[in-house]
Amino acid sequence: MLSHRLLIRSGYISQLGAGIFSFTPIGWRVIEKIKDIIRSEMNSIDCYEANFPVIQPSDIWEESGRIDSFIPPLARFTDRRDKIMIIAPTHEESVISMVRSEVNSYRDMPFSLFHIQTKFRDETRPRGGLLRVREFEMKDAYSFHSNQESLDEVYEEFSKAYFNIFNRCGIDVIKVAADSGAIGGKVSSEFISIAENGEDTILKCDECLYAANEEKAEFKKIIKNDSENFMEKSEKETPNIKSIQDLTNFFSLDAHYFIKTMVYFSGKKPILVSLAGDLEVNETKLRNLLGDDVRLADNDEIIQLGLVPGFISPINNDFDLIVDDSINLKADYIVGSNRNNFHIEGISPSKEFNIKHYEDIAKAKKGDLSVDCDESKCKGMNEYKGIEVGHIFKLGDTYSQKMGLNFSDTEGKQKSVEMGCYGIGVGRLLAAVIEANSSEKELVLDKNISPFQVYLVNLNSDNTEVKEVSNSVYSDLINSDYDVLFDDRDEGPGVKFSDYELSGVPVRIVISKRSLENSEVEILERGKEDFKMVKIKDINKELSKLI
RNA sequence: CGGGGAGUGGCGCAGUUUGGCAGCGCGCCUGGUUUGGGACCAGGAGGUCCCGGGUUCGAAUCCCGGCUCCCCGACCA
Repeated sequence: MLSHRLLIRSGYISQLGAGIFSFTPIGWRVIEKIKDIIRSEMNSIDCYEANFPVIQPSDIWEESGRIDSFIPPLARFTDRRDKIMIIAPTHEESVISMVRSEVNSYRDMPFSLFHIQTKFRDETRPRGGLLRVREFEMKDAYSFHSNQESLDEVYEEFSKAYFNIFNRCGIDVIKVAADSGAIGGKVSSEFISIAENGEDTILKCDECLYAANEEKAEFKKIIKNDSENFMEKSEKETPNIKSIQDLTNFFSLDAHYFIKTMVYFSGKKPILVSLAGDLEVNETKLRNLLGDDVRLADNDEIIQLGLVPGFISPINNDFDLIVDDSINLKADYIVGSNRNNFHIEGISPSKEFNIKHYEDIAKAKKGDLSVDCDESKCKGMNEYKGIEVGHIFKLGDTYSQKMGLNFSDTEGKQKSVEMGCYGIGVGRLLAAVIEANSSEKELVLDKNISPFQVYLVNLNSDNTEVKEVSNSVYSDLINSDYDVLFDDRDEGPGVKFSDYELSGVPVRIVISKRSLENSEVEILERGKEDFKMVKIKDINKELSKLI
């Protein structure tokens, strides 16, 4: 991963363990600048900074019900009194615990709080340097409301502030509809920086601007017409024809005329999942329906359940059956027979299926029309890879109900507080910025977050004049309140220039014997091919144009 | 959790097959020469060979057990 290599080579970070990194002084300066930008944008929407503990008593996690259900499992230890302590992966519980004794009336709201705090999530596999780590700093904000409309309004304010934050850090992001995962809640949006090697896949219609994480994306399905009830129910021999691809060739019919049936386990319970033959299962949607402990059965398990891989049938068995809404219950389909080398045609789900859930559990893909698409204008969604740099949620009253965060409304009735929560991974944001703008040779940071404003280099550093002039230029710059990194090492130009390139600093000033022949220095703006010769007395004037 | 790989001066690695003085490159220290794109000469320092146990006259090397890290997958704000 480019950002990982650059962060190590530039000496910004150092690894201590799997997914656990230290920041060096230069790396930390960048982190602090990013946090300052976040703070200023939070302040501008009247979100106040607070602080919540990293180590928390387990009681509040029992109240919220997440003590055993959070994924990845909570990191915990026992203190000297044998009390279970949690190393917090997120802070809804602690915020609510503080706020619930203060909030009594609708008049107390809305308000919002944020903090920038270390969190620990014991991820199964950390990867990509700062992109997926176990210990990380996150800015998280929480908003509190007496009604849904207020939450909607503030959610939009945060959304705007988020665009400002990412733009000020030097990246473009797109906002996409997202699955809310372990945090929960009804509505959530992710902010994605498009990047080739990003972990998230998003689908976006470039015409109507619908955009969603693949996990969440909803799309228009090709649904078989009722009137195509042309099939008599009968078994057909389909020798060694197992895949939908083979079936479409064998029958000369489109894939959506077939029903594909998959076997999953929800915990230890087997579940059949049926969907139109042209679609794949979206396991996130399935998990939201059945709970977190869902996985695809393997071949041996399928056989042990008495099912025949390649010919699994949604009928004639007692398993729970989930049917995707791509299937028209009144139409006729070709399905597996659960007998080797046979399929059955003319099966009408409304008559034959014993359906437990009928919902959208299919995965959208490139080219599908989104639910918002206008068929006459839109050409189907494009697929992009990206890095999730922020995620905001409308939590509603899920947590406030569980933890008793109530208030009296205008009529004096007790109600649960409506909440929103809003996260940004600080280190991940830095990695995303680097991924977006840098190259193998050069670490590029926007001047708003660069560790210094100026990289001052002297060449021929044993030359008295060079030494004196560069020292005095350095003091002048410092006195003019510039952040300056002064590279006065006794090294050759090659070493100093390549270290500059890795430093992320946007402006380079070179002072050498040669440049001093005309009482000048070189000023190079990162990204420009050529430097500019500037009289010593004009350095400040020139810098003010660049910084 | 499944599959694969690795652990030897600060960093990167060789040595392990076939047991026999602990090596190389970079970096570091001293002195000197160099100085507009990662310089050179000379001298020098620095190691519980991941940990524990076993075999052996002798283990970085063989055997058993454990730990850690990396990559792919599964999973995941």
